[in-house]
Amino acid sequence: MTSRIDTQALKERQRQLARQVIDQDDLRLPPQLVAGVDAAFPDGGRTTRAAAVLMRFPGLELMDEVVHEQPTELPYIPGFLSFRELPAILGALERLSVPPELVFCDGQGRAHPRRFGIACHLGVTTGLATIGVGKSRLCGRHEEPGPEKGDAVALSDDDEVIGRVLRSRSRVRPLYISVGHRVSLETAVELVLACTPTYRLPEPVRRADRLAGHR
DNA sequence: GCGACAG
DNA sequence: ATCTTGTCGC
Repeated sequence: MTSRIDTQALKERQRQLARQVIDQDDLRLPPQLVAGVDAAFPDGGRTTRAAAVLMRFPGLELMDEVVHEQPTELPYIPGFLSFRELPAILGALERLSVPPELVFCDGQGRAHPRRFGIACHLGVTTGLATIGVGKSRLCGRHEEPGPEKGDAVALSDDDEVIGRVLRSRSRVRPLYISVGHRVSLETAVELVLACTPTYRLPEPVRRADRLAGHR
C-alpha cells in the first residue's frame, strides 16, 4: 500500500519556503547565546522527545536545558525529516529561559535535495540563525577531507556548493555542515569548530543528544 | 527498473 | 532513529 502522506505537497512547501532562506551572515558576530537541538523517539517512535540546550559563546558555559515531549505525528521519510521532528523541537526551544541567537541542528540545512533541510525549516519558521550539522550525507558528492581537525572539502550537487564536509576533530568521521538560515557557510564552519573543543559534535548538539536520551 | 536515502 | 553484548583499538 502506498504511503498516506502527500509527499508531493510537502515537496512544494519545501520549495516555496526554501526561497526565504538567507544564506549570508545576518546575526551578531560573535554570538553570545547559542543553542543545540535534537530529538529522540521513545516508545517505539510513538513519542517525540526534543531537547534544547542553551550555552554561552565562546566559553560554552551551560545556561539552560529543556526537554519537551509530544506525540509523534509523522514517520521518518528521507527528505522530509523536519516535518517529523520540528513540532517537538519548537516546543523545546520556546521553553528556554532566553531565546538563542544561533541554533545548531542535528541534520542538514541547505545540503538537501530541495535545499530545505531541518536547519532551514527551523530558521525560516522561527527567524533564528541556524546551522545544519549532519552526521552523514543526504545528498551531494565530495572528496575525502584530510585527517586533521579543520580539514574540509566542498559538498557539491551538480555545479552548486551546498555545504562542507568538515573534520571537526582529528581522525573522526567528518561532519556535513550547511547553511540553515541567516549564516554564511564560511561562518557556519568557523562557529562549528569554535564549539567543538573535545568531541566529534559541537558541544550544544552533543549535549542536546544526551538530554534527548541518546548514547 | 535500480540504487540512494539526514534522523 | 531504534533494537542490543561484547569487543577492537587508542
